[in-house]
Amino acid sequence: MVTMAEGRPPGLDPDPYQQGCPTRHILDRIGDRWTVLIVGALGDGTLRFSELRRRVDGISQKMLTQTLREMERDGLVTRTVYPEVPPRVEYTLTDAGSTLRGPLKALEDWSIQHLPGVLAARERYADA
Amino acid sequence: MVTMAEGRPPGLDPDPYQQGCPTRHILDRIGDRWTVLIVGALGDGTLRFSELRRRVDGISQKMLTQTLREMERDGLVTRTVYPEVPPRVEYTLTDAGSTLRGPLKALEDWSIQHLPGVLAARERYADA
DNA sequence: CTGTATCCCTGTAGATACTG
DNA sequence: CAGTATCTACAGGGATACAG
Repeated sequence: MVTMAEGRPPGLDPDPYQQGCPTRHILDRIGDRWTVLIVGALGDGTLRFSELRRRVDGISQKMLTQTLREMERDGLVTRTVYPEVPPRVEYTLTDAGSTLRGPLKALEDWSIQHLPGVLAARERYADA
Repeated sequence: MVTMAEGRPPGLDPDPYQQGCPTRHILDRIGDRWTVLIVGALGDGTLRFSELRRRVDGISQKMLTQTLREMERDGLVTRTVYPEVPPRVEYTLTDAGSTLRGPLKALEDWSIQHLPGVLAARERYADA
């Protein structure tokens, strides 16, 4: 037997608790700050690049493009280019991408609802 | 009227879509790769440092310590030190931390269930 | 056992300038 | 309008060594 490959041997059940499991990368991507906001901004609708940029306040052009490309690559959004001048590009969540809306909205809601509690916890921690 | 402060003016409703809103930082933290796995590993139980380290395969001592500290600071976990020799330190989710279990488990499950679909999407993207 | 402290390298993200 | 291309700065995170 030759040298064992790094990480998880292939063919086993995916398990993000195991190093090298590809689900870890996916977890990284869907938990990403910009991905969470883009999924929430798109919702069940369609937005063009510039609209997304306005809704996700503070995102740079680079990060918006980059995140959308990765989401497209992973099958989370569809990208539709209208060959007009000036160009118009629209983004929509795929069916797979839509299944993320609930879970990610839950995170968003959590951060809003627990903001006071977290801030209070930090004060206590700082005092102690 | 003087120069406007950066980001969100205080006193408004928290909105992670607005730059500078503190909920963005919280969203970053709870979506963090290690936080997701630590919350899942703790579940409704208690684990000591070394046990956590084994369950979250591949996490470095530094990142485990650092992530646990931030979670403690934000009121997500309690840290209990038993003054024995050798020392024993146990971690448990707080009530607030427990409310994250559902949402984060949903992300974990999503990554497992959609792994084949994501990989397939990447192949299609590479071919095109 | 459970940390802390340090070095250092890589990736990430912002700013800026330019193009179809 | 919707990108691409570069440059740069900073933080994340691994490895290692040491301590209570």
